[in-house]
Amino acid sequence: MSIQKIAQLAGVSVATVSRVLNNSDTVKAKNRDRVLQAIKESNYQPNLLARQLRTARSYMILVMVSNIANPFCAEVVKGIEEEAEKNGYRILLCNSGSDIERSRSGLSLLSGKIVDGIITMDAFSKLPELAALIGSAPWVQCAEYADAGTVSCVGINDVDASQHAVSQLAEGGRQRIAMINHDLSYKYARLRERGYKSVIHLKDLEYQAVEYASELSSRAGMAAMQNLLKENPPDAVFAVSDTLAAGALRAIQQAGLRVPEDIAVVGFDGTELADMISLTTIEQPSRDIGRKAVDLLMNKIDNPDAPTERVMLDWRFISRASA
Amino acid sequence: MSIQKIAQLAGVSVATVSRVLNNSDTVKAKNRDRVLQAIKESNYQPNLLARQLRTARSYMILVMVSNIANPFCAEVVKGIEEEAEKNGYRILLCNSGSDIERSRSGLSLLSGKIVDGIITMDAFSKLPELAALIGSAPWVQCAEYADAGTVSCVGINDVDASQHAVSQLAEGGRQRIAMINHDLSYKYARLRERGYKSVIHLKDLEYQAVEYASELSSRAGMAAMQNLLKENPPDAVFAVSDTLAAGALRAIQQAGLRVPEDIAVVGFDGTELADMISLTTIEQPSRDIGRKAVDLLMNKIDNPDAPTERVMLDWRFISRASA
DNA sequence: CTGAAAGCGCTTACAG
DNA sequence: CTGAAAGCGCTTACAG
Repeated sequence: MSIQKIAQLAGVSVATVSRVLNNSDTVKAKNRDRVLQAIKESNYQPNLLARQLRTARSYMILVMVSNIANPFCAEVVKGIEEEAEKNGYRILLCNSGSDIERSRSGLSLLSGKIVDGIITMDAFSKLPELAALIGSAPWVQCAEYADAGTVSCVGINDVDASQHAVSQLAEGGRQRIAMINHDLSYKYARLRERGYKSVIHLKDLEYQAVEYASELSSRAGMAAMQNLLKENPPDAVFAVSDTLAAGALRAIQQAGLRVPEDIAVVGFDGTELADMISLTTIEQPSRDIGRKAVDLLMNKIDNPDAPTERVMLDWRFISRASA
Repeated sequence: MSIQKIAQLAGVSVATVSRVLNNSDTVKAKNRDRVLQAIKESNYQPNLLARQLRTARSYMILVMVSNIANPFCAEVVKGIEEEAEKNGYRILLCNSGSDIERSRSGLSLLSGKIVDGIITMDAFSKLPELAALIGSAPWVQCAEYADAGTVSCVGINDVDASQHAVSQLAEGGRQRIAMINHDLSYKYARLRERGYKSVIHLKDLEYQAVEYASELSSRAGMAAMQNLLKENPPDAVFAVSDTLAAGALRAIQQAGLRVPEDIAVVGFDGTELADMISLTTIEQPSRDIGRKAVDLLMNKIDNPDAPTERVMLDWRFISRASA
């Protein structure tokens, strides 16, 4: 079923059908009605491929995340959806799983002109080849930073936030503070580790331990905590995500230790999960991060040589029972 | 940058470039090399819109979910991704949020020929207009059922599973068993409620209470539990999702009651979350559900008039500290 | 207000 | 083994 058939059915030219489809107001009421009638009768649906090929515009944006199962990520995505919708865009989600092949495949939607722009929550800094794939297409990094100066990004001040979290633990009398971090290919992971270490040095603490989780799941957090408990266990743990912290909590409990008496735990993100398990955490303005990312992207789409922006939003320390 | 430019650069016809792009083996090595060279030099990326328009094939499938933040959902999606990849397909995720407008917008990717087929985890049964949008395009319902006989689906036997869960509570001596259910527009919600009620009748219990959560979040589960606690509180709760159960747990704890002594709690799905919070639950074979859904869809894509299938997979009761 | 025609960037018989 | 040409289904100046 194509525009041609409709034109035939309605007894007009394809141009007229197209005009009706695009709400052009130059179509006579009579013709418009006949076209509308034909469309309804034949249950016609426009071919988006053809339209987008012709107009070079899709009003779709791609959102690449490494793990949709992460609640922080899901929250950011909600912010992105809201704002995108407000601007007449729809979003396509691509779950990369940090897999390079899958990322490449996702990016082809961009280079293949299926979407108008991309928002990434992935660590692309370590992957120049992927960044090259994006080329000069509209791109915004979200809750993660680009090393190169050409891509806009939005997030929080990770060094400050992690310094604050770790300071709170130290000031609460904790002497042996460990960190559960994510893969260092993420810039935010490097920044938060920097914040952690700076406090360890500042407070002149002797103990220092960083365990790396392979992914932001509770299971990975549990495994990391179990490693920390093996010998010379800490009396406090700072995890870079609430999901990791949830796993740590579980491991501590399984080891027969108490939270916060034996080990205090602080998470990161401020997700609903943290609330459910009474976890002290750093709250990120997730929705706002998503919304702002869309704003920056819209700007870039409408004005390709808009200057690169780096937006830092506010975070908040939330004290609960775990620390 | 188009195939034309490449042809020009390489000194061949566009047909030859296209052949190289599609790995046709009828191209002379010399020409192939020149084309490859030109592609590399100009950083050419094929326009997918044009290709898909021409071939009427995208090797992409759309996955519509109502809420990616639900961990069960995320797990099913992982299964879908795995299996799709194995078949040379990539997946596009669309988070409908159960919003009809957004669902419609997502479905236009199908009717607009951008994807070859669709897997839905949404409740479309109540929305014949959306089903109409899909028309006869390849479609599989996942972890949810279609009333109409024309669409394939894969899931578990929800009546059996919920009967089992509620029976366990009753046989453990619970007399006042409540249910926290999801929106009844979901068929699975209706089936699980049927299972719950059948046990209440079978065991001749007098108490019966069903609270409906607006969405599958912990927050909604908390609110539902708070309602149940207001007057005449239950001594056990069966929730149709682990996330809802997590919220119920939290509400019970905040009310100063103990789990399972005062109130036993059983969830549904068997997610990592349930493990983290020691929740008794019904485990669904999430990954397998996703994988099977893809298999059915592939079948439908390759063979449009393949018969409709309804696949039921096994579930498992997992006993933990909450009941 | 409307239609004929060009063109978006590909692929694929067809002819050589 | 290769190229010229048709065509996928749209939109949009252009002419009337």
